[in-house]
Amino acid sequence: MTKGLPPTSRSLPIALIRAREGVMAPIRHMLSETDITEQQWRVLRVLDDNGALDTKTLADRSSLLFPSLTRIASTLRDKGLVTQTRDTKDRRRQIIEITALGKQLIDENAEQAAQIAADFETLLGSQNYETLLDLLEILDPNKD
Amino acid sequence: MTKGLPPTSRSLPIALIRAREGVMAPIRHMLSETDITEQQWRVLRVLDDNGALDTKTLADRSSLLFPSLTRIASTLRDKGLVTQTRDTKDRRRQIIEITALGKQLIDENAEQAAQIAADFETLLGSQNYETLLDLLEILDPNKD
DNA sequence: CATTAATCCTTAACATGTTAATTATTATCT
DNA sequence: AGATAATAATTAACATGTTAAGGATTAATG
Repeated sequence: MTKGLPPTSRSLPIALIRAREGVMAPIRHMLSETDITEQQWRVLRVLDDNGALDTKTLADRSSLLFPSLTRIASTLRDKGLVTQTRDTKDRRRQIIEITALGKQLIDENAEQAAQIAADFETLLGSQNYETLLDLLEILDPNKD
Repeated sequence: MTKGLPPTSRSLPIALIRAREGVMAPIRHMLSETDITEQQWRVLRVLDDNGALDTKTLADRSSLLFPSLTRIASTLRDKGLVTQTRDTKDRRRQIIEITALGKQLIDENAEQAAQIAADFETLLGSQNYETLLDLLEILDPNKD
């Protein structure tokens, strides 16, 4: 390795991508029964956890860039899963809130989603699972 | 949490996405000086490591889906960074090889890429760095 | 108060991710 | 050999990732 680069098999970016593939596969399988994508599911999850949020906070917690969130929010609105309202005090701002229909979609899949998460915890072992989340958090550029 | 779902902050998929953001930021910064994207860089890296590869193997080692690789390969060919040749025995198959120009691009950025990787190893500590790669590999669906 | 700067969001443009359908070529089966 | 199945790659269609530019609104400054 005269160039000093690690083999791609031990490259951190590639390892992260591959791990994400493995983790997302069963989630995508679950969502294939619904009419929403993985990112749309993520946005609904965040809204369900946190209640109504302004777009900036929502983008941050969903780990989505603004342009992506703009499109996703309008898609979810068209599907009746969220509402978009302007902040009356600052009309630049927008508040997004999950609807009853959106909550219903979460509820219908919550059990299976929790099972998938539990399966990965079992796969790694509880200790390793927590260790992994801790290490990943160190790499997170937006940790508070 | 009546639904049994973990808070998004401790969600494995989201943690993986955020970690990847953090890891890719300096790499994207490096590549902004060049004319290629992160995925194109990854393909060149794999080709530089392994020599000429058939498309299936290349897609697998680059962690790219076939349709993405088709587009990326033709882009790289247009830039003169790879060559595409048909397998003479099985004309369905295609062989892709990095060119001298492609190798040159790798060389010009190898030092900085190695430094970025080294910085992350320092950030985590060597022990944690190896642990993280090991845990991520467990989640990889395509490990041999 | 008018101008400028800053902020929030959207749009644009292009590359990639993802699934499904299609084409070209080779293998299989009768 | 001729019909059929299987394989390799491409194309299509739509959603998202990413960077840059634009529009609307508010804040800051003179």
